[in-house]
Amino acid sequence: MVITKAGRRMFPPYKVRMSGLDKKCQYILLMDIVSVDSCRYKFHNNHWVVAGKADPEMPKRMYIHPDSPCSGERWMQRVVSFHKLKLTNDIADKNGFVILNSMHKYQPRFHLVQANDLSKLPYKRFRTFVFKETAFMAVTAYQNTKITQLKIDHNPFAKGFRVNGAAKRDKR
Amino acid sequence: MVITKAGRRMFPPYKVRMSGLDKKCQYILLMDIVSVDSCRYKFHNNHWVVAGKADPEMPKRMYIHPDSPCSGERWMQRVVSFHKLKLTNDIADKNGFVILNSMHKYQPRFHLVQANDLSKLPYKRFRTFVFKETAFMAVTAYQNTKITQLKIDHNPFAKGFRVNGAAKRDKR
DNA sequence: CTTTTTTACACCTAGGTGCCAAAC
DNA sequence: GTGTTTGGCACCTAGGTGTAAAAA
Repeated sequence: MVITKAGRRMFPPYKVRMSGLDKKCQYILLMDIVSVDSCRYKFHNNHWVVAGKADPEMPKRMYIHPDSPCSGERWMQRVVSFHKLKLTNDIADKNGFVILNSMHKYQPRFHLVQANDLSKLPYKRFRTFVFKETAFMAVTAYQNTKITQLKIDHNPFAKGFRVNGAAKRDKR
Repeated sequence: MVITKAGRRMFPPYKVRMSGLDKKCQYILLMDIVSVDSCRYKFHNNHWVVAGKADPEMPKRMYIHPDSPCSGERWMQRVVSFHKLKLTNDIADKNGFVILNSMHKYQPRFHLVQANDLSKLPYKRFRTFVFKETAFMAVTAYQNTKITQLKIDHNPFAKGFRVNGAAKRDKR
């Protein structure tokens, strides 16, 4: 994923579908992004290879899904998307974006908490879900051209860079 | 204000600045819009004149400010705007917009409630504020050309209709 | 030197305006 | 006829893309 000072979204967005919630209870959904290992990487010969020890980490910020809190019934009615979460490499960020180190490997984590309001969060039990396939490398500029092309082909905001059939495919 | 099936915002937006809240308490801000009288109007000879009894009313919908709930400290830090509230004349509206009758006179009301979450709203005391100067006529098309010009001159989304100095004035 | 980051930019999506002709 | 409402539209604001050159 690209990280910038101004903040960038993740693409494709992280989405969850939930079942088994108590319809009448209120839930808060959260996401944080943690390091996968303590390595710094570089992209060499078309592969990511370890390039030393990890840079110092910022304290991790929790992203609260903006629809929180909401009833179990409503959460289960639809696919919930975390597309508004933004990533930055600005360690002095004042926007509440998630701060990451470039050239490091990260794992998003999804948290489900039963709570009526945010003030009660600290006392509640977190149910945490990790999907390994959502791990990614943070970069300030794309290293792998295949990744670039995937984004261009599928992110509607990058449609201006399409040259072939991909535009037509997404249009329908 | 213009009302459409698809929903229109109010312009200029309704804004409030608050003081005297308990910094540590949570508050929910709401707005509803009630009839000023039981008359239907028409615009005749450049004036609004009564043109019969009011049309039947829909049950009034409460608009909850999207930042709710939020601490008194945060509410007082900034001017709070209700610009996202939308008006419609569609009595079958499914978007939760405020439903009004065209050619009727309305009064927005601002409500302040101390509550940690929405589920507790029904049991709480509402502090209601009415500013008479915010009353307005609902229309599907502007009747008074002076109102049209005021909107064009000051609403940034209508900049395309400006022909004179108003554009320059707003630009700075 | 090399590698990584920053910045301005053209090009999009998404959605808020009043206008105007047509419909009711 | 008249008065009011609807729907498509051009023109905006606001903001999400990768690019390419410059900066670090």
